[in-house]
Amino acid sequence: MKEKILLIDGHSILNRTYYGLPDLTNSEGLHTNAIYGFLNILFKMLEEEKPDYLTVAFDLPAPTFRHKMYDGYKGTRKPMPGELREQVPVMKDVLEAMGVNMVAKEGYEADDVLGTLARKSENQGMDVTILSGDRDLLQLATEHICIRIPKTKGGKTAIEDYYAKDVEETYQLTPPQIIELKALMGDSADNIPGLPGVGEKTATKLLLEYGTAENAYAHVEEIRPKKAQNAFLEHYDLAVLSRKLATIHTDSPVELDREKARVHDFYTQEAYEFFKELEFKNFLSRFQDKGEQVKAEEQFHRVTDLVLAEEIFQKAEEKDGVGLELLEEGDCFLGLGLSYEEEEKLQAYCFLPQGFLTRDYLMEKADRLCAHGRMVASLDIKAMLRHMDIREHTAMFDAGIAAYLLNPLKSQYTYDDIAKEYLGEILPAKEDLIGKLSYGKASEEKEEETARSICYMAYVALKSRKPLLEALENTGMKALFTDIEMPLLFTLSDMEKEGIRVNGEELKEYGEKLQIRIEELEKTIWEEAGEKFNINSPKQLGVILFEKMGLPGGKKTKTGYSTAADVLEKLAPEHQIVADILEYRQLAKLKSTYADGLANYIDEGGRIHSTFNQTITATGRISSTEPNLQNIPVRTELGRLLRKVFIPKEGYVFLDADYSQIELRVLAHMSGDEKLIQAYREAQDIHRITASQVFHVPFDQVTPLQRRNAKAVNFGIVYGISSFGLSQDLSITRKEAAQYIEDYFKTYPKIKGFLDGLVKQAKEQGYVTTMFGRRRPVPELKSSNFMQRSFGERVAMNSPIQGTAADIIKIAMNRVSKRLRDENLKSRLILQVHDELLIETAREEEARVAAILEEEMKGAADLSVALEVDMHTGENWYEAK
DNA sequence: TCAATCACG
DNA sequence: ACGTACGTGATTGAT
Repeated sequence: MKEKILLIDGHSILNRTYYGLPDLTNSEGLHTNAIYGFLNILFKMLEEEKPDYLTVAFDLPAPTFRHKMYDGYKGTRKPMPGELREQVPVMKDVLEAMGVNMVAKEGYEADDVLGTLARKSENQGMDVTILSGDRDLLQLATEHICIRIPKTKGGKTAIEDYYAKDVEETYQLTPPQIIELKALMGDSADNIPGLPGVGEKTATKLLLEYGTAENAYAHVEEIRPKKAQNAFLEHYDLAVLSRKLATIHTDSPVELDREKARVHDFYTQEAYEFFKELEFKNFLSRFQDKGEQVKAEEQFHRVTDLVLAEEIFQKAEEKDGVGLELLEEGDCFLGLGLSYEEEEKLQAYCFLPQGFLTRDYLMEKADRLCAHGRMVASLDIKAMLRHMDIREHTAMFDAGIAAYLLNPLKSQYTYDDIAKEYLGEILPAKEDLIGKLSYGKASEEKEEETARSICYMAYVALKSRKPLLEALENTGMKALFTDIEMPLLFTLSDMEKEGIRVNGEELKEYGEKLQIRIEELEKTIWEEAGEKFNINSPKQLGVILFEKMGLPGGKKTKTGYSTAADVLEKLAPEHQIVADILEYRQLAKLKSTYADGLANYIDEGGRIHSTFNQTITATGRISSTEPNLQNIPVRTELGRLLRKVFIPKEGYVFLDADYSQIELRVLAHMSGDEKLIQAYREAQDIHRITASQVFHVPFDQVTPLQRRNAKAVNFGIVYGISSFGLSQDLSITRKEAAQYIEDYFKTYPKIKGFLDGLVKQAKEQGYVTTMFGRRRPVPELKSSNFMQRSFGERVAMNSPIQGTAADIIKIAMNRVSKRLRDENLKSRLILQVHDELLIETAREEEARVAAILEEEMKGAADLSVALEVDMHTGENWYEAK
């Protein structure tokens, strides 16, 4: 059996994978996509080729003989983007840790090293495979030397193989003639000149005729086309030079160290540590007995037997604490994960409904486990509550919420993320186990992997509890977690389950009315434009408005013209079409997102159940999805009419209460500015009193414009003021805006100090906090980018204000919800819109609920400025607002 | 899957 | 000099 060697062109493969793969970074911000791709190909090649020897060749930064030969030579000195450059030394360290043989020779390129090792190995009777992204290496191909070139197409890597015969088939040239080809046509990447005006086509034609560049020159008189002949006559020296530069040296001073190059077990402990560091999770499964995931999985059990299940649940009920996960999709219950400590080890069990283990059986067991104040840890209790009804929640622990509080900037709080962050364990993620399948599909097609995934969830939920609680304690967020967020989860769950009643027929009629007008407008717009086009396409619209119709407007977005409302509004006087488009847009939005969109969510009971997300926003607000009920139109009358379709059930009315300028009041309190606090004590209309004080006019002589300006400044302050932003909003100059801000700060002297203090604090400790201890990290402040840093400053100013307001209304929600239940009232909290609560109120309870609502909202926080609440009742949401 | 747009606080 | 207001989610067209 012939021995086989695999030779890899290190830099070339890194280059390929860097440009071929999407950006990838680990938590420390180190770019890893090239390394990841390299290893992927390496592992694939090792499996495919099963070589006896392996060596990776790298270039060195030092100049090579080619540089000495020709000043302009680029070769190894091609500029490399920083994100790739930083990966090179790490790549070498990883290979070192794996025990992979690496070779580099000063004065030579990796190509020369590869060429030399390839020839020598071939002479010793080996089969040789060279892996490179560089076609120059094709000159080395023989019967025993195969050049393999990976090509990335749409995320998939196909590999092209070239033995000598394949080179001839593809290029009509022998491998040695590849050198001649380069001598004639040159190589712009390496800055090898070649012959001017001679490209691949001409060069190939000449080589087919004359064999070599030298022979062609010998017959220079016959050469056609004329252009090529002249190139030969005038620049043959360039071809000679290029030939030298293009020739890979196969006699460089390098030797193959067979012992070092011999293929062995590359999955070393050191490599494991590296992979963990780089967060290459799906490579970790290649390591046997070297990592936590193997350790963890030893205690994973898939349970299919009823007797065994009984035993396990029995044991679980004897425990003080368990981890519990329900796997669900939509309204369908798919499985149950359970974990608890047994014999000093964390055991995890997975139950999928089958045979005697019915859905009902498993759900009943889950219910029992959640009773009697047993500590139950889960990654997402609210999701679990969709299938259960639990009231005694004092002992429950939601790992997802804990992780969110500790870092609200993450996009997800999956078990593998939490394990990495708080347990220091790298575990295979859901995607690593079941790919892109949904759990619903996977529980049928990939039972084994689904079971593992469920076990991991239950395992992490329970095991991470201690470190998460400790972290919450250390960051001063324990009370926020225990007293606000954990109870809120139950409040939100109740709201989701209640839902809100919608008059489907009226909604349909509303949509139909819109449709009529939309079609009218569509016709008019097409007539005005002189052609049919898709008005919903900003791209097409831009072409019509700015090119065909010649309306003034420059480029504003990355992709072309901006057709956003603020741009069009300025253009409206130019042409009727602009106003029509604006109206069309408004109606189209109402139709698609609201009329049609909401109709899809009405259930059999005539109600819509939104999901309130507790772990999404950076500031502590909640968000609403599927559908979003926090952005139902209100600012325009036509949109506002939509609120008439939101109605209370029979015998009930809506009671709607919203905080009056809660963020400004929070600002007044947190800053401690006496003048602003005093202003709130004196007057109802804060924008008016601001105008009066800032512009030095008597309160009752404030003009509407002055009030409007003051209002904008108030908003600006809350958003993290900048003169530019304010000037945009008010359509005034930056200078004027800056003057307003200066006047404002002069009027309320402590505000500036407070805001500056927030930025300072954020810079020093990396985060800002709300009144209730909620944190928001502000990593942008460390950026070297001015824009990013400015953003960080605004965030540092805004988050404590927005976040504190969010804390306050959360407290109010919990209290209102609790009192409605405790006092055996039928009325229920059904919506929250950041500073507004909507209660579906039994008619006979109206006065009582109004009193509760007012009391709990006003009393949610003790500020130096009273919290004011505006309250309305109505037969629908339109009326109650 | 992303960018643009627009609905809300 | 840089080029912006803070926080969200859904729909659409284009890639």
